[in-house]
Amino acid sequence: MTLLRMTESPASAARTKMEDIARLAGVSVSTVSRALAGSPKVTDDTRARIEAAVRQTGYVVNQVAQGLRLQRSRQLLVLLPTIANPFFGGVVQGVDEAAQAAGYGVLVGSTEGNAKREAVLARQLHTGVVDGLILLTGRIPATLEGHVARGQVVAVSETIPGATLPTVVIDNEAAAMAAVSHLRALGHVRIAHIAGPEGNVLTAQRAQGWRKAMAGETVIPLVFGDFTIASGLAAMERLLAAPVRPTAVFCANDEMAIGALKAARTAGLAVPRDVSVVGFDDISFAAFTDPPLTTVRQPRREFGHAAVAALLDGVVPPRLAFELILRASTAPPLV
Amino acid sequence: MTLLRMTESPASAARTKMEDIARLAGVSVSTVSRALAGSPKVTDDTRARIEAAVRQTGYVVNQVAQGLRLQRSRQLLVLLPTIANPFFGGVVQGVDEAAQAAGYGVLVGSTEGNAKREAVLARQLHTGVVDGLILLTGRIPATLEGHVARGQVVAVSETIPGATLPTVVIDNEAAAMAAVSHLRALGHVRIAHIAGPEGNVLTAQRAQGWRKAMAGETVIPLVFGDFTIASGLAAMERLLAAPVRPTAVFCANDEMAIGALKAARTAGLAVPRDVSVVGFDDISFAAFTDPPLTTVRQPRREFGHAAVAALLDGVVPPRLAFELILRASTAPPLV
DNA sequence: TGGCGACATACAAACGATTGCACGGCCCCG
DNA sequence: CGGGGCCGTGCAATCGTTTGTATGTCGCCA
Repeated sequence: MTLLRMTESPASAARTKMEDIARLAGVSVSTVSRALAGSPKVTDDTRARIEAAVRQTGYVVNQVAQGLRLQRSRQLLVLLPTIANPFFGGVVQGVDEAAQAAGYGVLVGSTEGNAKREAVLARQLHTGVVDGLILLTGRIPATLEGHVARGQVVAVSETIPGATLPTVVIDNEAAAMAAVSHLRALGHVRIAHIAGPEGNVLTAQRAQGWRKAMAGETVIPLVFGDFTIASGLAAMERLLAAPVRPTAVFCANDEMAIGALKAARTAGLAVPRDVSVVGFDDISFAAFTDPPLTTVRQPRREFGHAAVAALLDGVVPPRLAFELILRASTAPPLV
Repeated sequence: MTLLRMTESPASAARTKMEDIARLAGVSVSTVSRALAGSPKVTDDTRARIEAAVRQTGYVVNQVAQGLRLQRSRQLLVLLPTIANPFFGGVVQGVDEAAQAAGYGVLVGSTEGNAKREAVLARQLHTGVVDGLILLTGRIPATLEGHVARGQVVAVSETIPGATLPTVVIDNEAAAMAAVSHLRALGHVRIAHIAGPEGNVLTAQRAQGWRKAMAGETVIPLVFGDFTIASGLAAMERLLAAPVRPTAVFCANDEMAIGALKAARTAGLAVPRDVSVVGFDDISFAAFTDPPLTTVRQPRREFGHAAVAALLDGVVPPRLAFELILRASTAPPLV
């Protein structure tokens, strides 16, 4: 991948530039620039000639040159652990919508949990390629302080410990409490928790909500997963292998819950008769599992919208509302 | 969203530029540029001083200025119908990997099936923001001819009718035939097909494969979906409402298959006992449905890799291999 | 010792836009 | 009829790089 065919190609067929428009309209480039920018100093007549030339040639301004001059690229970068996850996909969709509306483009970088790749990608901010950074990673590269101060960075879905920057989140602890309280209200007492990876802030917050909601009960030790289906399956197997089984399981995301459903099925247990399962996120697949998954909905589109608003308009993001979605994967325990 | 807070901020804190490095190292900017580019004309001594200055300041080149000068942005744009679909997510992941390796960034544009947005996004090619375009949309904006000729556009997953450009695909017809042949080998005769949206090339190719594999049998009319879970569910309901029911259903993607599973369940049918279901794509969720889904795997990561190779190295993409994944959603029909 | 080549570095133009300032023409008023 | 504004436009500098060409320095050999 060292030699680039595209660069070998015969000096890219000259794109039309402002100069061409100027010549066609019989004016100078400055006038063209002003006309295109909608300056009131341009005569209607002149403007008409310029617009005609633009239409005729299909001219569009060179954003790179414009970016250099204006020190602004009109691009936003979304950094996420992995794009192959419907939850992140939804957030990106929201970002995309809001960005488009504001005339911004969206770059996506998948870090695959690799801090080095994170740093490399974040560097795009330095290099002038992007104006703003949206972090879904729960971490922040060290080199970003200055940009944070300038309001060019916002965290989404996960708060970043130790960093003080605009953050778009729900109250994860409260959401977890709501989920677990629902199980307790159904009569469950032995409620296990399949958590995210250790050391993660989301993991801690949701586990904390679970613990709080379990107040007054002896809690089963939580088991860690890593937000993948496979890890949820493995975690559930461990839980079911214990001498005394939980009657309900609260999972820190839907994919792990889907894994848990599978493990229960494999163990010959019926959900929710033998064990109730609750997820988190309400990804699109959650409504179509067997049984359909009770889960906590995070407003992922709105996450994206709020993130863009924070970056572009400086509105400090309110804490967004979650919603407990009751489906058929939860029921009272067998007596 | 009209006024941008970021632009209001006090003239962005001066980023270090090449000039600063030059001053620190006591040389001219041209020497710095050459040193950074690895030119052999720079003394080891000079190079060392420059590198020290770079390390000291944390300097990184301004890619916008560089892009303007070199007429190359080192960015690729992926255009897809919707990012909230694990299949596309996988392809993007592959693109991302290969692009990163080649020092390229990846932009993602979600068109939501909107041709106008498609055109707007594709315009990024004109504006110099991106060097290449990866189309997952099955369509190509009209304004792109020149770029296609220059090898700056590649289609992935779907061939684009009427356009002659590098295309990364599997043999969809053959893949569909493989899936349906599997069902026939199990003894199925009434095999229905839940297709993609009408007018789509993929839809046509997979439907054609189904028809060919059904040669010699009277075929049940296909029903159209739109690649969403909900549409698969609705389509399956229609199929099950018919006077004579199919014993097997081949779905044009996994999400529709998941919808079909749900519909079967709701109708009180057991899969695969009463009806077999086959999907297409092998998204991660397919292995965890109940029952696990028999499906055709498309190598989505490799799709991404091949697309990047086609753009950057001009390698003409070979037709990639698919694989029939046998799981538990298919079985012989009841006799 | 003088001249030539080789080699390292500096100068300046270019990439395509934006924008402060200068300029020229016109109108209006005294 | 002359001068002062005002208004539309053009000139030229600028954004941060890259790169062809000029320049300077040094060593070497005759």
